[in-house]
Amino acid sequence: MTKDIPEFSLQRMPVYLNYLRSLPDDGTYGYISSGAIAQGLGLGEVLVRKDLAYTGCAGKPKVGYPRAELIRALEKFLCVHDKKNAVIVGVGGLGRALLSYGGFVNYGIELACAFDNDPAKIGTYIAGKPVLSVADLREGCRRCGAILAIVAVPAQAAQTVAEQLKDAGIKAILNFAPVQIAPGDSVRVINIDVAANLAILASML
Amino acid sequence: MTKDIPEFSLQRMPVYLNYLRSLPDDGTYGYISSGAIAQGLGLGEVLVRKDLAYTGCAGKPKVGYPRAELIRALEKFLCVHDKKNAVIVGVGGLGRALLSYGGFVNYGIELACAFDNDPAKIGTYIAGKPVLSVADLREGCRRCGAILAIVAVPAQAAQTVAEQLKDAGIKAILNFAPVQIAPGDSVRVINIDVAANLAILASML
DNA sequence: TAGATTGTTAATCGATTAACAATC
DNA sequence: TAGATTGTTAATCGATTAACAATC
Repeated sequence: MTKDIPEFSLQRMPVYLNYLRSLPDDGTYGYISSGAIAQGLGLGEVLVRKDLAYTGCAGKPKVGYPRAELIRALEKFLCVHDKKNAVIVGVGGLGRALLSYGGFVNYGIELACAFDNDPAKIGTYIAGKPVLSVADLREGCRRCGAILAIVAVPAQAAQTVAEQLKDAGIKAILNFAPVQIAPGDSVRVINIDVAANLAILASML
Repeated sequence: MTKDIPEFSLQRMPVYLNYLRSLPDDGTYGYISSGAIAQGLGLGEVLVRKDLAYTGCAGKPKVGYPRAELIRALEKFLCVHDKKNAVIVGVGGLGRALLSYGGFVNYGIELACAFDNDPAKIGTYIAGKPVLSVADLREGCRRCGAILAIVAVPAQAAQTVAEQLKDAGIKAILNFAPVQIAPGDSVRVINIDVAANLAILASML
């Protein structure tokens, strides 16, 4: 599956998919050229063609890429039609917001349940998703067959949670805690530190 | 100020700062070596030394870098002591969560106020911050002297909001809407698409 | 001194861009 | 056909790593 594509190309795949899906469906964009995509996204057009080549969808000289087919190819590439379950640990403000966010379904991902260690939250439902005790993390992940997890706990709890998620069979973690977590080589991690990103922007000015 | 540092080195600066601040303050880490930092963060040690060189803080052969001094140098580099105001547009779940999040202060950033176009929200306070009408965006940004903004509105509203922020004098935007926004060259943008990041993780498996 | 660690210069690696042939 | 666009190969660019001299 999805192999030996450069890291950075992979990261752009959802961007292409999003962009193509957002175009008006009135026939204007039956075909779209790499140049048009590049302009819409602020990328180089050769880069776009190279990236799209990884999807296996061939463009036609003179007209460009068949949009519907390209969308399907990107969806296939990103395995959007394989339903994947994710769990979220930490039901603070951010955890709550993500539970209510509808965007995951665009990639075939469903947030199946949440975990917290606040007795006042355990047993409740948020956006229709049950909040379970962190003590039941292993069992909860197993039951819904989750392979993805979002960590939205305070920094000091993140490392422990990451290890528990690993034990629970989670294969990839999106970490919002502002610490590097190291659950080991068998688990992929992407860190998103919102405050740090704002600080980076500030110091670029 | 902050000049000609490689993009990727800049992105790691907050990571170093975070890490150094998180170490126990019991004297164990009066000095810390690049090797130790590299290990703690999963980076190469030469890379760490190169990055830290941009802060101007010199390490001592045989002992490493003076931690307190290094923290100060990183803080200076990131202008943490220059107070910077930010605004947030869109008070949905994510906007709310970010308003309540205390992490920005670590980088000298304060979320001064929020904007929304829901009359039920306008005039209320969240985490002590006033929610204003998007119609007052220009005036609100001016009054608090904000140069940073967070966009947490639905995708279809993001481009318009970005342009309004530009008109209001905002210089950098952290965009959570899953669209590329293009307010023009005078405004820096970092995009964070949470669902896309989870999709990327999923397809790496 | 000997050893550990820094800081720098050169080499490597990967990603982007440029040039251009192929194609409809 | 002529022209626009794709797809590929070579060149460039930037970031990381390796090698090693300098230093305390």
